[in-house]
Amino acid sequence: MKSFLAIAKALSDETRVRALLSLQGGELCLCQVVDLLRLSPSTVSKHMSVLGQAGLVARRREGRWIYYRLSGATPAARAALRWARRSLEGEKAIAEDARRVCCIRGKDLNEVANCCYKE
Amino acid sequence: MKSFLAIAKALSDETRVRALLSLQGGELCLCQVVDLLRLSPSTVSKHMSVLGQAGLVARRREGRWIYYRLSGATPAARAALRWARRSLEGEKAIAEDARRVCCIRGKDLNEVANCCYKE
DNA sequence: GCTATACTTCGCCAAGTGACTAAATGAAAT
DNA sequence: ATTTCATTTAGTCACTTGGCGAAGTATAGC
Repeated sequence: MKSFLAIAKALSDETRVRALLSLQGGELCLCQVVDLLRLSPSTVSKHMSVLGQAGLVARRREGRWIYYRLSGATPAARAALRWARRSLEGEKAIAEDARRVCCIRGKDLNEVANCCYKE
Repeated sequence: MKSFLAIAKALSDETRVRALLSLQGGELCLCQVVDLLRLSPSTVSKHMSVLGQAGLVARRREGRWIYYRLSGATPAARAALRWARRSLEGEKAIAEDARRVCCIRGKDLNEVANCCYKE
């Protein structure tokens, strides 16, 4: 029950849902997610941690850079990911995010990070 | 997005998940759900309202009695119900609830209501 | 070792939420 | 119309949560 609730809670916040679905096109670095969501790095870090605890995303470190990707760590998490992606498929905000993620991916990572930490 | 979040939020509380899945064996009257959950009627009423708003349950009135049943009002709600039921299939608490619901169904409705409102 | 940088954790605040009691509402019985 | 009864709504309280800035941690470069 605890893991089910952790997944449901992870998916009950719009910011986190947007962060999660922004990974559909492939993994992103934290600073890229920060750029997308336009929130503080600490807030985004916390949200990604919640998604990770729920088994919805996985992360890897490359030096100072932390990358997150979609990941269904458990059957419940996999099913929840399917649910979310199908349910929000035509959602305008998600489509807009996807468009912006493409731009962000085209930017130099250092530039993105510089922007998000120095304001 | 709003309806997706409403469903996810509805499913992020253990009490509400138990209330929802208690309906798997067929509709229940509010007082029966109260008896199962051992919470105040007002609390249960509010929880059922949240589930209804999310499109996960439907209700009908029969005089003073209000009955709730599982209902997937939207594709997202139906998929979420499937997710919840599958994910929590072997869950001990849910199985225990199902056992108790059988007992509660065998009790006279007036007796159940009397019990839950007078004490 | 020191400095710079990306990220994480801590502490704070305001808003949100689950549980309760009391009051209000709707339906049934008299 | 009044009373009884099942449920709903309103208000309160303690706890939780999303967002922030500051401090802490981990990594890279010199």
